[in-house]
Amino acid sequence: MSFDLELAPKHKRAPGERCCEPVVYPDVERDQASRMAEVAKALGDPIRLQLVDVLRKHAGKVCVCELVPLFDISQPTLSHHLKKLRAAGIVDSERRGLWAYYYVKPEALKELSTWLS
Amino acid sequence: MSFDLELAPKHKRAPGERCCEPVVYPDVERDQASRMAEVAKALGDPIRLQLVDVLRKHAGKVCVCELVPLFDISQPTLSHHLKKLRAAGIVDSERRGLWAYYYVKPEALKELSTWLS
DNA sequence: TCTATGTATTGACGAGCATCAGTTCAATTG
DNA sequence: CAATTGAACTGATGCTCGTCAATACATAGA
Repeated sequence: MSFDLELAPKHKRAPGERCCEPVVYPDVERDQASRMAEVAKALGDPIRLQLVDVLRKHAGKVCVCELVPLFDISQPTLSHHLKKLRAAGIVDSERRGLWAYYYVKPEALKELSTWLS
Repeated sequence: MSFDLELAPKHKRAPGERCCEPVVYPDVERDQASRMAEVAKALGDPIRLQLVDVLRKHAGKVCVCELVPLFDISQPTLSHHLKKLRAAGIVDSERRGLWAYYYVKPEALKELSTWLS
């Protein structure tokens, strides 16, 4: 397949000359990139991504013990994944007695989503 | 802060009864989740995320040697990151003589972007 | 062909990750 | 209080990651 890719011609630099000077810079600042990368990293596991998918659509309806049988992992492992998602600021939880209800925080995915589109 | 979170009440199960049956399932299928997680994982590093940001906006304008000074990493490390992005199907490259031009593949981020929004 | 230069690969190292078995903690129920 | 149950924590293991120094490869220019 072919793309509309104009290649800027380069020429070999003269001996001793500095290597190509950067001509462009990222529009995304370092700390913004770090924030978005942190979210992306947390979503970079199939189980966590599906967890977010479930929690986004069924917030408040599922407790952890209902999530466990959806995946072929142990309960401590699931708990570990939920902890990672919470550390990335994607989900939060509310406890009611013995049960813990997780939900996706509003705005949590917004920055990354906006940048992606 | 408070959310509009309706909690489905749970009750302790009778002794010997099966633990909570799952009531919901992910809408995202396993292989779709794997594909998106792979893309998200590749974006889960600040340098790679900024690389994608630059390449998306300046495709064909930059060679690898111009990307190196943008980040505090060595040239082999940058090459390694570009390889990861290519393995995830996010970027591809074209070679012209000594220089390699990378670009973000169209549609590469679409699935994840759509799911996120 | 020989040298210089842009890019990719290799090998190695420390750090972090996903996972589980075992355990702990908290809260409900009898 | 004692037993039970949902959820989180601990420690350990094998794997992957990000990084660099060193090297290899490919091409341009003399």
